[in-house]
Amino acid sequence: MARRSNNGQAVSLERIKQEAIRLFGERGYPVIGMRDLSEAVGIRPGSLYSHISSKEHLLLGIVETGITSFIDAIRPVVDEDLPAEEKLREALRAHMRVLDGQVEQTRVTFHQWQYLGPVNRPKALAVREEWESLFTRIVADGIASGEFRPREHFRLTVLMIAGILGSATEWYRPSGRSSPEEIADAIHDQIVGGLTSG
Amino acid sequence: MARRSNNGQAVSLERIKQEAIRLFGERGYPVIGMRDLSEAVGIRPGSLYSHISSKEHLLLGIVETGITSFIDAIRPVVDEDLPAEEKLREALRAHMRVLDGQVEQTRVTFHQWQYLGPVNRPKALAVREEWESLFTRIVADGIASGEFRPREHFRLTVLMIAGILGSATEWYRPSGRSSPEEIADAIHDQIVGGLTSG
DNA sequence: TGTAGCCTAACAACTGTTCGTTTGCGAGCG
DNA sequence: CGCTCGCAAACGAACAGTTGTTAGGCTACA
Repeated sequence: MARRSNNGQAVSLERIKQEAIRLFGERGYPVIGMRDLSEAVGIRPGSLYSHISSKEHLLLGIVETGITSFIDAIRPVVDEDLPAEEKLREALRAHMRVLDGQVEQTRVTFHQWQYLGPVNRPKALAVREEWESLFTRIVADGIASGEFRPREHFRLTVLMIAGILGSATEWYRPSGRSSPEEIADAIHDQIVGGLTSG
Repeated sequence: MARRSNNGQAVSLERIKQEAIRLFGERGYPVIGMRDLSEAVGIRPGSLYSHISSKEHLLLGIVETGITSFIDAIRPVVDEDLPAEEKLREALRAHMRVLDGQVEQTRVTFHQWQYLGPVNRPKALAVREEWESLFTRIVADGIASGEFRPREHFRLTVLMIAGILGSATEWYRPSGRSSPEEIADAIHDQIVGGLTSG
């Protein structure tokens, strides 16, 4: 079925995605050439196009599945019947657990979608907004039920949460001394301390 | 002294920096070519090199002066003799005021330094760490004096503040309905609510 | 007249992608 | 069991365009 590349390792689309994630994450999408990618995979530049349709579409795939994995992990928590504070804690834990499993992909997901062209950028933005809306719902529901202190523009709170999680992509290290849950709880502590009415 | 370009406007290094900030901020440093920049300025590509030494050095200049303007605005506040809470509020206000005056430059400053080569990146990182250290001092002093509740790893708090301010670069609009001070106070409210011991 | 600042032209290297060809594995048949 | 055939996946080579940068000459102002 599949011909062998130099090192004897089989080359699949998944393998290409892995290397692309690593390279895009480390140095940035625009500065990585198809020759860099092909070299990392172990085939010639043109051979990549047996697996992908274009460089940009490769990025789109990485970004879309990247955010989707966060949404899939967080949405069940939002739909659960829990006090808002617990809901936020569990959502943050879910986020940090996914991040723990794919830091590099998340780096691409959160920071490189801007290099998508005018056709694909809206697609990525739509999924990103879906992710953000999960936190909007948690905060809005918490305020509506009186569990969270009302705020003038609570959208700002959501932006701050998203900002913290986005930046966590840059400083979180999976092998660090703190577990995903510890970090999540520390963030929760910080955010909720400023939210709770009691 | 200076020959006139097409539109009769004099071309200066400052003018080039302005256009570079706009373009780098809107589309990203690596995807902006010197021909894009020269077109925006109104001269031929090669003529840019009468004013700059290289594309990368141009970026370095933008990044360095960009962060420095934040440091210059915040440091006096840190050195003042104020309660930690007030100090943090004023530091955040100072930050947001500078951001208000240079959103695009800050976007380049906070997000594009990664495209500097191995020679110049450390320089930019050093200045960035100096900026972050200002907030570290505020938080650390506040904890030491008992004004802020002690935390297991307070470095995380600083990272969250930096993360919020970094993300503000993306959503803050100078012409928006909220003033820099209002936004700063909202951030302060959120952060301190989780910090204060009383 | 000197010189700062612009011009045109070109450089070598690199960009993403396409082309026709070759390779080698797995399935099907005798 | 061995042989042939189809086809996915690789190859080498080339494409047209773009990259940052340099060189040498012209021009207008001090």
